[in-house]
Formats: sequence, C-alpha cells, structure tokens
Amino acid sequence: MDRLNKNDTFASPDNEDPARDSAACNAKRRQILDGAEAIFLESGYEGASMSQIACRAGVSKGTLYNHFENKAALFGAVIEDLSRGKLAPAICQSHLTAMTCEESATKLAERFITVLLQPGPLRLYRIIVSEAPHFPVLADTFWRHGFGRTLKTMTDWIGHWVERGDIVTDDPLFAAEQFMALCQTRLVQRKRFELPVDCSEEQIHDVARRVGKAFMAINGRPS
Amino acid sequence: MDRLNKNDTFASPDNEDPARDSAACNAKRRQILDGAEAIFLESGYEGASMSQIACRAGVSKGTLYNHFENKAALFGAVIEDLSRGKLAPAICQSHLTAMTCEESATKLAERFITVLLQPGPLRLYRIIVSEAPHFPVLADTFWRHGFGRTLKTMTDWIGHWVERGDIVTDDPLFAAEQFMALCQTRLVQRKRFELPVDCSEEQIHDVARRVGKAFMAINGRPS
Amino acid sequence: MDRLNKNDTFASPDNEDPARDSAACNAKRRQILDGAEAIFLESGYEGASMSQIACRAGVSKGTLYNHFENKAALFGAVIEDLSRGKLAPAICQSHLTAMTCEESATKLAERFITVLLQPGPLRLYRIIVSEAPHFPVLADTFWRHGFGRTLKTMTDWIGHWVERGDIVTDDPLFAAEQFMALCQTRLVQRKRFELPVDCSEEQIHDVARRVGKAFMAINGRPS
Amino acid sequence: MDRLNKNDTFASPDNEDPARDSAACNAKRRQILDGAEAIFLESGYEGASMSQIACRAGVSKGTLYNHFENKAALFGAVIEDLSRGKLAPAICQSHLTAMTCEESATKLAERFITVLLQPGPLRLYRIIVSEAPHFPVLADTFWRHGFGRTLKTMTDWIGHWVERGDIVTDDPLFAAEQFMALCQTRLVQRKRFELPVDCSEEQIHDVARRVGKAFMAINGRPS
DNA sequence: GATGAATGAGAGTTCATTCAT
DNA sequence: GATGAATGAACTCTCATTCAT
Repeated sequence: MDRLNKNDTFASPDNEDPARDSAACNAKRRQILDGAEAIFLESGYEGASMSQIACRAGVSKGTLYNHFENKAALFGAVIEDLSRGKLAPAICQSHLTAMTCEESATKLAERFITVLLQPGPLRLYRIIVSEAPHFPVLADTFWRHGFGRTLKTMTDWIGHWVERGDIVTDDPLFAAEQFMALCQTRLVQRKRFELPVDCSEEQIHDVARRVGKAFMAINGRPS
Repeated sequence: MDRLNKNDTFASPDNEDPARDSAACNAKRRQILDGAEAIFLESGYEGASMSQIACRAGVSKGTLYNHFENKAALFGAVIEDLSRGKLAPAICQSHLTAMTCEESATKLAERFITVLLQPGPLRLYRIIVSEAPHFPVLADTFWRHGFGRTLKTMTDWIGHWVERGDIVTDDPLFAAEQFMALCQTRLVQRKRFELPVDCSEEQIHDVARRVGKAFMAINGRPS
Repeated sequence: MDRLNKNDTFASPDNEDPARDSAACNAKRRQILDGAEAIFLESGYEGASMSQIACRAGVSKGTLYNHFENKAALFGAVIEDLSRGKLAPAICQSHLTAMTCEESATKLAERFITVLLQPGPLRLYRIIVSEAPHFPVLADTFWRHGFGRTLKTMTDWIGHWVERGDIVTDDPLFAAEQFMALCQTRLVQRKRFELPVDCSEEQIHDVARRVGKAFMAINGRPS
Repeated sequence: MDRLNKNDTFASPDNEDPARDSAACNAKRRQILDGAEAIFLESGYEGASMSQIACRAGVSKGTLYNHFENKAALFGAVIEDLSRGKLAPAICQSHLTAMTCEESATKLAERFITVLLQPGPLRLYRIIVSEAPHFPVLADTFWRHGFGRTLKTMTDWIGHWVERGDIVTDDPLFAAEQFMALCQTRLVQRKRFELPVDCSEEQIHDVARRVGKAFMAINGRPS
C-alpha cells in the first residue's frame, strides 16, 4: 500500500464542499486541524496515529473521518494550513525602509533566521522534506503557500533596491535564493540536524550581519 | 513509547563484538544493511517494516534480530554506514590544483551539487532531517562521518587558498559553511521539495559557476 | 521484561470507567471473560495466547484490547471474576442446622471437598498457585473474593458451634484453617497432582467423615 | 500443538542411553540441568525459554538439544532431578527417638514445614501443580521420588509409634496424609498464595506445636 | 560433541478504517 | 453530525528447533 496512491485524495484541496461551511462544522474542522498539526509535527506522518490525533483534538475517531476522507487527506489539509500560516506572513509584514541596503538585508536575514529556528517552521520543514517523495502534491502546496511566497517577497524586496540602484543583478530571483541559502548556514543547518547550537539573539545577529555583508559583496553596486 | 529511549541501543556503534567478525557473519551483516538501507531510504523509519527489510535483504525476520537488537539499532547502523560511505568520499578524493581559485571553487561546487542531487544522498538528507529529533545520536553520527567531514575537507581547501593569498578570511570554517550553503540553492533546494527541476549538467554547471563567483566576491582578495 | 511490571494495570479492578456500563459493552465484556477464562484455565497464563482467547470468545483480537489494556489486565479480570464466582458461593449458601456438630462438620467437609474437586476450582487453584509470584496482586484478589471468604464462612460456622458449647477453641480462625486443610487430604491432594484417584461420592463421603471425626477430636468439648 | 503430545518424549526417563556416561558428558548434563532448574522454577514451563536456559547453564543452545530431545524432555528431566533431591532427603534423615510421641510429631512437623517454606520446594510445588495436567507423567515422577517418598517416611514413622502403643489407627497411611495436610495450614498455605506472612522460627514452631497436639488428639491412644 | 546463525511460525499489540447507534 | 466499539491486517519481536561448521 503505497502512500503515493493516496495523493489523489487531496489533490485538489481548494474546492471544498461549500455545503460544509456552517459555523459549527468549521469550528470542528479547525479543532481537528489543530490537533492533527500538533501530532503530525511531533511524530511525522507514519508516526502519528489517528487515535492520537482524535484524542489531542478532543473529538472521536469517527469524527475525523466525517471531516476528512482518510489519514492522507487530513495530512494534506494540515500541511496546507501550516504552509499558509507559518512562514510567509512572518516575513511579509514590514517594509524595511529608511536604512541602507546592507542594514535592511541584515534586518531581513535576522527575521528570516529567527522564523526558521522556531519549533513550528523547523518541524514543518522536517516533515515536508521527509514526506515530499510520498506526497508530491504536498511540496507543491508548501511551495505555493509557504516558501515560494517568502521567496517572492524577497525578490520584490531586491527589486526595490535594484530600482534604487544599490543592487545590481540580472536575475533577482536567483539573488533571492542565494540570500535565503546564506541564511541557512550554521544555526539553521545545525538546528535541523539537532546538533548542539547556541541560538541566542547575539548569534542570530552575527550570522545575519554576515549574510548582509556577503549579499552586498555579491550583488552590491561596484564602487 | 518513545523512540528516544531506544537510542542507547546504538549509542556506541563502533565497539562491535569482535568475536563476530567471521567472514560469513560480516557478509550477512552487509546483506542486511544493504536491504535495510534500501527500505529505510525509500520509506523512512516508521514507514519501513522489518518484514520488508528481511524480504529485501533475502533473510528471515529472525536473522535481522540475530544481528541487530531491534529496529532502532538497525536504523542506527544503517545511518552510520550510509554516512561513512556516501558524502565525504565523493568530495575528498581529488586535489583541484592547477587552476585559478575561482575555477577550483566552481569545480568543487559542481562536484558537491552533483553528489547532493543523487538519489542516495538526497534520501539520506531527508531521513536525517526527519528523524533527528527522535534519534539525537543519529544526527551526530551523520555529522561526524558525513557532513562534518565534508565541511572539514572544504575548510582545508579554503586554507590552501588562504595560504596562496587568493582568499582572505578570518573564519575559514564559516566561509566553508557559506560555500556549502550557496551550493544548496535552486537545484538542491527544489529537488528536496520534489519540485520539478531541470538537473542537467548544464544547469548544475550554471549554478556552480554562480557559486564560484559569489564565493570569490565574498572572500576574494580585494584588488 | 517482567510480568510484575504489568500488575498496576489491574491493580484496581473495581473502579472501572462508569461510562462503559452500557448493556452491549457489558455483554461483550462478559463474552470475552468467558472465552478468556476457558483458555487461561486450560493453558495457564503464558500458555494462553490472545489469538486463542479471541477465537474462543468469538471476537477479533482488536476487540480484546478495546476492553482490556493488555494480556495481564485481562488475566487479572479473569481471576477476579472466577474468584468471586466459584468458591465462596458454593460454600456459603446453606445453614446446616438441625444436626449434631459432627454431622454438620461432615456435611460441610463433603460440600467443600466436592467443590475443590470440580474442574473449575481445581484449575483456578493451579493457576493461582502458579502465577502468584508473577502477579502479587492476583493472589490477594483470590484471597479476598475466594478462599478468604470461604474461610470466613467456616470461621462463622465454628463460632456458631462454640456458642452452642459443642466446640471449644481459643482460635476459631485457626480451627477453620485446620478444618480446610484436613479436607485437602487424599482426594484433593492427589487430584491436584493428577494422580489416579477415585473421586466417587462414596470416597468423598468417607474422607468427609474422617474430617468430621478428626475435627471433633481436636476441637470437641472434652467429655 | 499440545504439550500432552510431548509426554512420550520423556515417558521413560530411566533408561538413558548408557553410552553417554562419560564423565565429561555427565558434567555437561549436570550443568544444563542446573541452569534449567533455575529458569524453570523461576519462570514456569511456558515462561522459560531455551535461550535463557542455555545462557544460565553457560552452554550453547545447540548443546541443549544434544543432551535432551526437546524442551519437554528437558523439563521432565529437571522435574525428576528436583523431585529426587529436594523433599524426601530433608525429611528422611533422622530418627527422632528419645522423645514422647507428641514431641516427636511436633519436631517432624517443624522440619516438614520448614522445608515446604523454602524457595526451592515452594517453586517445585507451584510448577508441579501447574503443569500436572499438561505433563501427566511428571506428577507421577514427583510422587514417586518426592512427595510419595516423604509420605512413606511418615507412614513408617507412624508405624513405629503404633508399635509402641502411643498411636492407634487402622489406616496409618491416611493418618500420615492427615499429618501432612495439617502441616500445610496457615504459613504454607499463605506462602503458596504469596500472601504476606511471618515465617519466623517462632511461627513455624507454633504451627508445628498445634500440629502435634491435633495429631495426638486424632490418633492418640484414648486414655 | 559443541556451537550459534538461520529459520518461520506465532506471540502480543497497534492501526486505519467502518458502521450501528 | 458525533460517537466509539469492532475489525483484521500488519506491526515489532521472540520462540523452539535445525544444521553447517
């Protein structure tokens, strides 16, 4: 029984049955998603059991199946819900003006690193990377609602500085990808491997500062 | 029942019972490890079953338990075996002389990216990231025999160019980490998310070239 | 892995979840207990398998675990159920009046011996004696609901005759214990060892008569 | 697979292969028996595993099967060995002269109770009672070499006092059985149920004294 | 004769899923 | 729509036994 087969069950997570949007129904759905998120992020897809989820969500096992076709569909809904809510919003919110480009880059890197080190996004990354081969659609979801949106935000931010003339690049998207990659050195990388690492604000700031410098060295206007 | 408790069963994978080093025994062990590697990398820790492993390895279930105390111990042995064999050797082998620093960096990046895109190391990365919280010792193993050794290799390589005066850095280790991070953009990143991506040699070379340039921009001797 | 650890799972078998007292639930529980009693008494604790029990009870293996936490807990419930139902009731019921003391003692011995020779109580004794070291709480259950209650009945019966002046003893409890011990000669003893023995009514009566005589010799009023 | 079927494998434990009495072979056999006795008495027949036994005996599993056909045969040999060695010898040894009959009876009861309370005989009793239905021949072995011999010893002892005129009975065997039954009150009975009980020498002496008195009341020459 | 690796049946237990209430 | 008991397949792991060395 391959999990790949189950993908079709949540291939189109958007067109939910519109008859289901009674308030009570949505509340239950929310309740289930919260419980399922907790369990899936703790234990992974295979490691999580529907019983645990029902218990954590405070509903019966049968109710799970009234709202989601099966475990895979519930998992898909969980990933989409998490992708929407965790990464992009945290990055998108502010505009980072009134600084030099390097200061702005450092600030942005700091914020990005901080988010990546939080338990939620960390676990989400783990489960996405781990289950991507078994749920191809899932990574797409994550990219569209999560990482991709963050990348878009950063690309726009780079475009802003290109317009201002502080940054010179023929490929702002690639520059954004490099920026994000540079943020995933040392702290994030080691945290993902569960290696001992000091994630104090000072350390975060230090790495962010180096990201800012490197970013300017690569893309800054040659003086 | 937490998998964390089982960690001690493979905490010290080095001091194997020396009485067991008969050729036949080692061959069977090798056979089991090969089967287990295939299944674990395909299905993850929880997704893999001892029956599948036994079947793939061509031995009976009981034999698995004659050679490894339990599933967790087998998993630990698999990770160590893979860590030793997959990453570091592929990077360490050659010396990259007789080129400019940037050419050398590009060549190294190309090789590193190529390795990271192969199915084996890719799956190994997935499973390490996914299971690290449940098997703390495992990530340590991976770091010591795998990623960490690669990092060491690169740090040494940087040291070589520092001596030659082509590279200037106060923190060669961090420079190496940044180099590795830059290699994990675009192709590797997207491949990890199972997004559609063109991993042709041309694409690899293109990314590697950009890594080389970025690396020189960051760490090259100011002219 | 000691069975002793599992004792807590049925340490307090009385305070069952009161939400579970639906009629259907109790019926299934009864059904399971009946099957489990049969198998445990036939095969002992270790010799019995949950599959056999499920089969005999006419339910699936999963159902067993919906009603009892594990094999040990089921075993505990079985022992309690048997202890409550088999021994004491058979002894307690009548009042044995309108006879001489010796006649009454003989009658009581006859009844007690008869019960002890029945397959059920015999097997219960076997399993209690055998598993007592592995399930300390179990013997306590057996004593409280089974043997201890029978002993109490007999002590009361002796008290009755002490009041009437036919029996003289400073320790009615010990007298009752001696009475019970005397009943476990020859027939019961040999039956427990599965030695060939004639357990006809005549033989039972003969032993019972000797118990009556011995009991009067020990405790009767000196003429 | 019923254990009853396995009985024939040790139905005739006496006619051992005479070719096997080399000293080394007997020593190994002794070694195995010692290990097996320890494990069987601790864990019961089903609860004991051949691996545990091999380990405790300090031999390999294969060696077990070189000396005994299977688990059941080994068990049979263990029971016979224990039956021969534990009970009867402890009782038979002395002659208990130069006392009154009641003193002698008390002394004998004391010795018998003491033996029954020891861990070895206690566990032997447990396993015999428990496994008798599954190994009919086993109880016979136990009776012939163990309990039966003890009973014979006591019958002889009674015969001695009958000759002296202190005891009057038409059935010395039954008198001996009653004597033994009386010894199994209170301490022994409760110990077998693993109930808390004070088995100090004082308590043993107290019960033995009451056995002596009861025995004389039942069988003593009427004055 | 002694070994211990190999076996496969079967142990206890958990699981996703169904369905009558 | 919510429930949770029932299911049976599949899980990890252990067992008595065999047999090549």
